[in-house]
Amino acid sequence: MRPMERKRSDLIADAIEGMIFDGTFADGERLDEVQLATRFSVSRTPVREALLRLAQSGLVEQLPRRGVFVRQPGPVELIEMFEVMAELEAVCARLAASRITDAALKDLHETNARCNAAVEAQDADGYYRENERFHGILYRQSGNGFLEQECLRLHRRLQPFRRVQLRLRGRLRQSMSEHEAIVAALEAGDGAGAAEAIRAHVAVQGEKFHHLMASLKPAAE
Amino acid sequence: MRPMERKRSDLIADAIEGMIFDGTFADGERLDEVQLATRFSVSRTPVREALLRLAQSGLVEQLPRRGVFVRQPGPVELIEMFEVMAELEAVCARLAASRITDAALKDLHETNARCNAAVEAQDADGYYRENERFHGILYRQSGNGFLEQECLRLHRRLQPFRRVQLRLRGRLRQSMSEHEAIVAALEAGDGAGAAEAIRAHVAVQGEKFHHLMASLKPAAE
DNA sequence: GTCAATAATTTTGTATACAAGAATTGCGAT
DNA sequence: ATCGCAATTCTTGTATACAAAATTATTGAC
Repeated sequence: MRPMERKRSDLIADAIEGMIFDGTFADGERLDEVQLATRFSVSRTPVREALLRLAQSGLVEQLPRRGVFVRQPGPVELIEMFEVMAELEAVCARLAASRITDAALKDLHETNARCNAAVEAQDADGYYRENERFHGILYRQSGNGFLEQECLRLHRRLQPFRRVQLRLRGRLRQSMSEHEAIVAALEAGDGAGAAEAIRAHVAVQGEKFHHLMASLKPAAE
Repeated sequence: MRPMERKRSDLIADAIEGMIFDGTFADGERLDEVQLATRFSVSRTPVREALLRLAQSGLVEQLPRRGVFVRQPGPVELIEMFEVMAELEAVCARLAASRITDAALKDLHETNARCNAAVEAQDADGYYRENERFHGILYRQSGNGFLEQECLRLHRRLQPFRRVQLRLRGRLRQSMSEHEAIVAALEAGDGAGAAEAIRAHVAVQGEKFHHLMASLKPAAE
């Protein structure tokens, strides 16, 4: 479908993105073009294009004639993004309730089963993979390709913050039962119910809120 | 808030964007870098950055080593985008119902009045301006800055196709009454009602669908 | 005459060079 | 010694130069 990883600047963009996620570059830090260029053994040109892409996706901020700075979302923006994610997924669920195929329902069930097995086996990577798949199926089954893309975009953006959420004691098991509630509502064709179930599943509330805030403390030096 | 129009490449991006919207560049047409560079009396560099920005926002497609091509949304994608817009605005309305300020409600009323006046005066530009304002207030009153930005993004993207919608006989008057229904629901704190009202307002359905399709015919050579 | 292979040309992607604006440092004055 | 101003240095933004790849054109064979 998409023209696969194109040019060097795309690889660099992904690399820098990863470095921002894993904390190599702290919030507010200036990303020096020449420094990055030498680090990647390229000229400034592809680095600039990479930074431009990251600026577009909101990961860095470009001040005119000043440089680009890592822009980690603050607590407020993060809450806002999770709220939008919850609402977008709720829309997916509501639409999917009337559009979903039997094959997709079966797929959801199977994915949930594998996800459950991963939880029991303490297989964190497995859990992430199957969880991603679960949400991906939901986006797809909204029957709206544009919505699907938008959801994937925001999902990707929130990924580094989602990891934190799952550190919570017993959160995985609760998350699984929420998944099952969602599938049940979808199976019953209950759009409103599915929407509400996934909203509750994604929303940052209660204990999740405090943990999210705690995970941001180090950034607030 | 944001550092205002920064570099030449941004101006060029906006210019090309406008040219795509107003039909200077047809769907599928290749955008030649050197041609654009000479047209804007700059080098290829800022043109390339501009095209990169447009590619990120989905207005053009970049094939690797092949060039960038104008990518107008087809009928299906357009319907999908309008559906997402309707859902996003519905979310705004639902959230705004419990978060909106009295001042904003007053503002909505006044904006609607000016909008109505523009309709009576056959003032198309005035109508557009006040309509934009109406929706902008709604986005803002969702109380979610991130959601607001996302709505503005999609709204901008759909703008050229919205013009068509309003050509419909009596559509302006109907649109106004829909605005009033939305405000009434917000005033009553009826989130679900406001959401439903704006969904119906934005959604492409009935006659609107046919007109939208008709407006795309010329593109399908 | 048509098709294929190869050469020429065009065009994208990257590197380098240059110009203009911002930050910093050094100097002078109070 | 501190504050203000100016000159230098550094960085970004733009232009140009070069390299690799893709398209097109040309030539040759069947």
